[in-house]
Amino acid sequence: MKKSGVTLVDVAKLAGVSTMTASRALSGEGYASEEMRTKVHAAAKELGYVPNALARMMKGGKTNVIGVVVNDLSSAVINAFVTALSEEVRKIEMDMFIYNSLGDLGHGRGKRLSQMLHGLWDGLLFVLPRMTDDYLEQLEQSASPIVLVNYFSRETTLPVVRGDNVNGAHDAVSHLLDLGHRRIAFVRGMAYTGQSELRERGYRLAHEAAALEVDPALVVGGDFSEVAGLEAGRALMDLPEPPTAIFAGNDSMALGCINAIREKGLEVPKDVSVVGFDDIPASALVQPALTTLRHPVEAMAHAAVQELVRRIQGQPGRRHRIEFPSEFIVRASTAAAPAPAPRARPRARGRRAQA
Amino acid sequence: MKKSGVTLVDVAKLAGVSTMTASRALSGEGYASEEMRTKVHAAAKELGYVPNALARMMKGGKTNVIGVVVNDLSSAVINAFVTALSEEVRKIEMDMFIYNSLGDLGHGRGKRLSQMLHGLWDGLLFVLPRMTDDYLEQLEQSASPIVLVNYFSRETTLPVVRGDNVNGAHDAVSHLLDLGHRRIAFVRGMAYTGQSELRERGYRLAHEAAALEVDPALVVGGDFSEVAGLEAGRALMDLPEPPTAIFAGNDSMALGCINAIREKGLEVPKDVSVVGFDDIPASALVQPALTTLRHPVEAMAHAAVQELVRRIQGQPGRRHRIEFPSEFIVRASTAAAPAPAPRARPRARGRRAQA
DNA sequence: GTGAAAGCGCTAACAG
DNA sequence: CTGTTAGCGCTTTCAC
Repeated sequence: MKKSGVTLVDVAKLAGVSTMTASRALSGEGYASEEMRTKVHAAAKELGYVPNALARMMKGGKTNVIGVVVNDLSSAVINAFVTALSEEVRKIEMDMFIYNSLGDLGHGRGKRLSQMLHGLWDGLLFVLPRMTDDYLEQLEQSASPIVLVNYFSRETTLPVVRGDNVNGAHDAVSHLLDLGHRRIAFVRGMAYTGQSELRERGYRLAHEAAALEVDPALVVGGDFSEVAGLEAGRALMDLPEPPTAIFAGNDSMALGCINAIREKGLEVPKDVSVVGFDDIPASALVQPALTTLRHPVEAMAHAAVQELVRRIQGQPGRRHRIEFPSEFIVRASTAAAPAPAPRARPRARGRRAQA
Repeated sequence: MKKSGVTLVDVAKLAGVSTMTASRALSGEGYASEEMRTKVHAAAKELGYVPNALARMMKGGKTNVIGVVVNDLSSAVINAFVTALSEEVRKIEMDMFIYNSLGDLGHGRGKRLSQMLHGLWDGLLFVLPRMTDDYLEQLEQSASPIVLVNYFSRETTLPVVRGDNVNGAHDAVSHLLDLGHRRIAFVRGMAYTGQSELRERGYRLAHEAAALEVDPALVVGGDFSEVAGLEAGRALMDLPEPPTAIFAGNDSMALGCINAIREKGLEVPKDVSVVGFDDIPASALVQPALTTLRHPVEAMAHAAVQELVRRIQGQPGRRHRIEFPSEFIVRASTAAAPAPAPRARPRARGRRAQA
């Protein structure tokens, strides 16, 4: 089943010229007399000719297409990166396809991905990828240009463009410490992207720098989702000595925490300060607006595309790992720590802080 | 510049067989002795051979790929559709690429899209597309299979799978009327997708069915964004006679309205009820959870893919237009209308003050 | 079972 | 300026 039936040969035949003339007339490259050009264009139009991109690509060896692989399009963060990448790619006049692997690379269908579609694109960008070790190894041995964006799981020889999570988290927690908070909770995300771990490291380093110990009860599990944040928040606020501030592994969980805090009849930031990570769109719109950290998405997208293009063109990569500092954005969800509770009954106060 | 350098010919040479044998051994199709098979596989592995999808596709005429075109990936609705489509496509063992046109089709780069990549996919799905008339016409004349998902702007000969907006809106507004609300506002979205208009029609029809008039002051503009909802909400609540219920053109604006209502020191749903449309993920999580309408996304994705596949296979389309009723989801943002204000004597009351 | 030839639709590269 | 030839990497014939 042909794509559209009509090929360049048909056009040429109708126009009464050679295929080559037709090709030249249509592509605009090379010499072609005005007469031929109009004749060919007329024929093409009449037949409804549409060039077959596949054939053109095959001939040239280059497709002028960059592929972007994600495994969860519903994530606001991934979305932001994909959109920024689209714009970068458009700037350099290339095309971009997004491929949603629907889950970890290396399992099921994703297993074959990098191979199956090989040849369709000049280079591949992986955004916040989750993959098996096997898969990574396969990628490392792949001949086609690849750049990983925000990959943290393990060391790799592939070029990586990533945001700095440790220092960002450090900044956020230091800010809370500066505001007088001493019981600062951390809500973990899922382990496998590696981001949660790095953010937790920053959280711990900030405590160390202030010569403070982290109460293990204040570090709780989560999975980066809003519901997980809600549950983690409830658990934290139910603690005998609840935290006065929560640093959530990401914004979604931070929003969940805010809801949990409200359920207890407490106010953000008066009673409890909350900080997120990622600066998803909702964070700026919510009440109170969320203090958070954001990766310089546009700059990172730019760097990733540049690096990829460099490799596509066979030039040596600029750098193996490009790291971007995250920007700390102070909004309305953080404030000075509340006056310390009258030692005797911290719980009582927490319960009915306001009617 | 070759994609990976090593081709089937190289593999065959190393294995000491013909390219054909190599092809058969690797693809698993056709006869090939065990011996050849292992030999070829060994050679392929040694060279790191990866088949060129482009060449394979070209030969077969079919690519086994479905393309999905969107113009704004950050939209939660589009996202939901794209994800559902991914899963549908995976079920039928095809691949799917997403192309983000970054704005209306028919302007700038988008202009060339349908042509440029022609041949790369067997069929094209347009999700919530916005396009110029020219572009639509071009699409209608295109030889390749196309299905539009949630396209409402104008009549078209292309197959369309879409959610029913009019009846959904009618249901929502009827519900509010049943709850005793008599001043129900509507917040419009952007005009160009056509959805806002249909939802407004449902809103008006519900009023007509109840023999009530719509106060023109209660129908305000918006653009489907949360900020627009906030502004519209403020404007509405500042009215001399503010509404007791707001039906927003979509969920994002509904969430904005809720914030606006809160700013005035009022409560949802006690003082004002709010209904959205689309059931974006945030709607279920927000406090109070939003009453809204949702398209049966999975069913629609299924229908769209089936219809497209049918056309790819050259079978006649099942139906030209497939419409799916939206589901009305009652959550916590709607309640009975507050007792009428002592002074205000709404004129709407005259007819048949609620059964 | 395996191989040789032909060709998918297009465009570099060279002739004319 | 225009036409002819060749070939991208693979697979579908059709012989052997």
